[in-house]
Amino acid sequence: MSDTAPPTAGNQTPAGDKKDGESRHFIQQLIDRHIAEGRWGAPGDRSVVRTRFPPEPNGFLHIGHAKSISLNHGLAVEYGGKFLLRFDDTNPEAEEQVFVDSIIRDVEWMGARWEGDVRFASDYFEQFYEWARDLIRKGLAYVDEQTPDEIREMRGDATKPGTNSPYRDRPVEESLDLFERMKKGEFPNGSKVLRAKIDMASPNMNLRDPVMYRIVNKPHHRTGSTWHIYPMYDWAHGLEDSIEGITNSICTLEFENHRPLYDWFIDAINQDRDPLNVDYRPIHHPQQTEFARLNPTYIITSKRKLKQLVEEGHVEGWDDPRMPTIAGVRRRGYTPEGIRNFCNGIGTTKFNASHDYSLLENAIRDDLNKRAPRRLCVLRPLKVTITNWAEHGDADRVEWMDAGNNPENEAAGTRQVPFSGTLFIERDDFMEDAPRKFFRLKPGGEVRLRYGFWITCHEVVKDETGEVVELKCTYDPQTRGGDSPPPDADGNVRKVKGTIHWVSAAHAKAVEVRLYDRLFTAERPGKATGNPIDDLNPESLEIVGGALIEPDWETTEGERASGTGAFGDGIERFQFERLGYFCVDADASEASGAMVFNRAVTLKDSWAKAAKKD
RNA sequence: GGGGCAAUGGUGUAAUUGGUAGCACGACAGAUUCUGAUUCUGUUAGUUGGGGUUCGAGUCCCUGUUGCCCUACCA
Repeated sequence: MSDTAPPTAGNQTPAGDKKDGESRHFIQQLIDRHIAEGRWGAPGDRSVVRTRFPPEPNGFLHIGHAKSISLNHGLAVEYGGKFLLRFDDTNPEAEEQVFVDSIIRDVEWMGARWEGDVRFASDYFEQFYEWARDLIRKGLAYVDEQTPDEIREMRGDATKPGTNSPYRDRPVEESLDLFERMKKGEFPNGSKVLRAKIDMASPNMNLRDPVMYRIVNKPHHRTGSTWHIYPMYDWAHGLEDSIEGITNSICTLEFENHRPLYDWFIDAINQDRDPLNVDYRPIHHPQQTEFARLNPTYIITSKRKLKQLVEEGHVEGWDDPRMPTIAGVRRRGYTPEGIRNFCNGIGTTKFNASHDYSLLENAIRDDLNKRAPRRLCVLRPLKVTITNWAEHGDADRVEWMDAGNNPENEAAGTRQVPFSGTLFIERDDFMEDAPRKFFRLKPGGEVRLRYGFWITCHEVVKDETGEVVELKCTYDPQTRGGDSPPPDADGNVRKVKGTIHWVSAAHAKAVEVRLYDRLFTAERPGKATGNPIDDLNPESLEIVGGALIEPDWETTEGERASGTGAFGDGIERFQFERLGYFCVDADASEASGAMVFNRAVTLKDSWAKAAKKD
């Protein structure tokens, strides 16, 4: 199985919060019980556990699917069982090969490794068909010739029981014949269906003679035009699970009402079957269990609405870094490990919870803090001239400063960044009329340049519009590397409150930085007006064209060897110090051809928070 | 109106199955810090209402309340 997943998946919580080790969520407890009872094999054999991720290839995977993948895959890993990837491709009207490809890529990226080949429900169509005929012969299914409207009408509603179809008790031979001709394509779409004969008065609407097959005269992306009938979800899903030997068929809460049907179909197939009869043995009966889907704030996961975002141009595509799709968060710079930690952290329950988006951001920060190499990058450059640079050596000299690659990982070592007489600092790090608690650069003030020298601002140069265009500063050669200068004659050590980032003007490279923020400003996009578009964040993307990064920013082999910057998906991610976490985007800047970096998430900023309060 | 499911600090989640309601995130306060980051310490705040059983109830019983799901030839 996977070598990227944690050894024990599931509801991992940081150590120390449990009385006796790890607590187990309700699905783990259920599986534990079944294993003890020997429901799936020899009592105590944990390796019998088999789970699956069963996407329909009709769209892109989103962050909600990550929860399902991580649950199913995690369970298989934990028990030493198997995890399968299977496409539930039973509807040729919605499904396409491109989605198959993108989903495979996304599941792989999430770190889930499946057993054997990718499976397809469509590979089992022949078997489904045989079992359907079996049900007809047992008098448990029939071909109905009512129109869709009539069927709906006859189904009744929650208060009124339905009424039986006039075709319900037609002879078995007649249904068998019609069913075969439906399969061959003799009838138009919608003219006939195969229905299970259950109970038109059931309080559970799913049991009111559910449709098993409908006629769809349309080629399927994998089976071509072999079939003119296609199985419905309820009929197909349990059979897919059964064929694959799935023990735990895990799905979301809205399928709770479908479980009786899931069980009914398998029981119906098994009716009259005998374990001793090699030609007519009962089929495997998996356990369906429902859990609450992931439900983060500030995002939407409705396929229809995501599609609308793309088609109306509110984002640039399915992999726009603001999209909650797996492709989107990948491009945003999120890590599969961070996403997995988030999924495990929120637990597995049947409670319809709401998950703070900031929890996901924290999980990403947490992962990236440990693993991302540090770099210096100035988003909005403000020129700083060191006026006394020539007084302490050659005016054109460059001093190479040691900079730490990752304070969280000593082994990541240091790199050298060039320091010279002309620098750029962040415009936001200078204020002419600074509030008292502003620790950065101000007129007459002194500040530390990270890994560099301490500088003091003596003069503010403005252009004709009054905008600050340059700062004239002096540096203290005794603060090389950022260290405090030696004590003065009275033994007092000079201190500086702030440390800011910078680049050397002659060395820095121009890059484009895309600052992404949440796509929506509302916790529940569309809640107020019904339309999420109304809650779009107008500032979800800010493109910074003239950013400057230190010259040798690429991740080095040395760093990778230490574990810092070693990302399994090959995406280069960094912490731009004091700014946030960024990743390299495949795009190059349209304007300049420069490298593009995407901001995954900012650093926590207690200064911004305090400033907002005032 | 019928059926199914659920409910523990602001949020999410535990509680050895009847025995001290704990953890994480957040918020707040402080310490450390060459990133206003990280790290560390402390504070904060909870069993959906009402009855009952019990020496003892988040847990069992009764009864309300609230939320989600269900009337596609989608999944």
